[in-house]
Amino acid sequence: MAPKVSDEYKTKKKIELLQAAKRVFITKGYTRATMQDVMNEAGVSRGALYAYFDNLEHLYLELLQFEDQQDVQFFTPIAGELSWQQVTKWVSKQQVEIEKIEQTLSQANSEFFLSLRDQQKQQSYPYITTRYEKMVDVLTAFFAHGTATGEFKLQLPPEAIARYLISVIDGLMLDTAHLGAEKTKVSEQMEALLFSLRAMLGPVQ
Amino acid sequence: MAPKVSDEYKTKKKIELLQAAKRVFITKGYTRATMQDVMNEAGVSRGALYAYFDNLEHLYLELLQFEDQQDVQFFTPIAGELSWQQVTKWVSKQQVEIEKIEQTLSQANSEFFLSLRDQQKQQSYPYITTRYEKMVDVLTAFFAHGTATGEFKLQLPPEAIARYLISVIDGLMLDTAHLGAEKTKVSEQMEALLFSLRAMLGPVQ
DNA sequence: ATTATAAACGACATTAATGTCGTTTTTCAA
DNA sequence: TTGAAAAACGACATTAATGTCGTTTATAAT
Repeated sequence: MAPKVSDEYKTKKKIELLQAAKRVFITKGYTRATMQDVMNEAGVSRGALYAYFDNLEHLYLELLQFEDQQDVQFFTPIAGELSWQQVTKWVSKQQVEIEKIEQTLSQANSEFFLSLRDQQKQQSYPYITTRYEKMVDVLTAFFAHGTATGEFKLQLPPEAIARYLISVIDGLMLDTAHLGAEKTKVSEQMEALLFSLRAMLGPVQ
Repeated sequence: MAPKVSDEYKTKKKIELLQAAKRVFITKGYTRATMQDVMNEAGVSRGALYAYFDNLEHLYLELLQFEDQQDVQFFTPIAGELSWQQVTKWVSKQQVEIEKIEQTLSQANSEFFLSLRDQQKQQSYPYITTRYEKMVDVLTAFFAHGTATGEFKLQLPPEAIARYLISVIDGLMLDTAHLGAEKTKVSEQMEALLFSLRAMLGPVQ
């Protein structure tokens, strides 16, 4: 079914495996998923899977990076849209994401991050840190931009707001993963988040 | 070393095992810890440990409940202290807790909760849900009380603020577990949290 | 002292996953 | 069309943890 093959073929195959893995991680989370599960889901042999990925940890890391890559929908200022509106929209998007948490990788992500508790591992995967800092930077820049255009009157340093925003979303994600979206009252909390952001950003309307 | 023994003895022993388990969970987290680890740490045989706990999940649940029990330091209005001051104090306490996350069970807690992803398990451990709801109730009551005494002018429903507060703390905990307290700038974020709370609670000073 | 009880012990069978490696199969290039 | 390269296969040895259970040992009551 496949030897001495183009790079293109290998890329295709890899993506195929990553997608199977994604399905596995969505249904089982990170901790309970195994290489065996991925083999079964992808309908591929042990040897084949190991030819592409050394172990589950590496596999997950690649999946994470692959998925992030797809999410090019980053926080870039959009011409002709008010910054505050953009914030609102983003918050709604997060809400949707959280509400269908069972169909996303969010939970597996948290499990994966938590599993890297050793400093050793943290350092061997700089991407993890980078990922967070990139998000901070993007949000910071966005808030700074909004200030420059006179749309925001920040009450706190922009990076503080950025980090805080990330924490709130992550926390709501975590709690919702435990307890379900009804118990944590996601939409109510999103209101509270918007209220906070309004106070911090001081949107001039 | 111990047969036909008083209830008191058994309680002591159990607590001893729980404390050994606690040390294990603090250093290894929940997912990577094993019954074997606990046996080693407690210096006790397989049979002994299993006589007290069926499996790691039950063991953790008991530990969780035991620890919560110790935490009687709950959010009860203190006479002669301003409510807003009490909020401030509590936030500081959380900050300390988060900053020394490597010496606490916080991370293991998150791992444990995430591991209960099945609805089945969620239901068989009602304590998990209760625990969250209890915290919500306590905070809600506190905010309501502060309103009654005229110290707060709430801008949002008290339960919304309560849940939101919990999310922020949990999120910061999670991110700090991944990245360390320096990277997430815990103290800066605590400032941001206090800012938000001030806006939501409208403390009359 | 003696003895019934049950706490603690630790060997064992079981299960499940891992990573490796020799073999088979397929493809591409000559 | 043939053969070298390597993709895919799957059996296997290894490792590690689990929960059980027959045995040993300490305790407390008589």
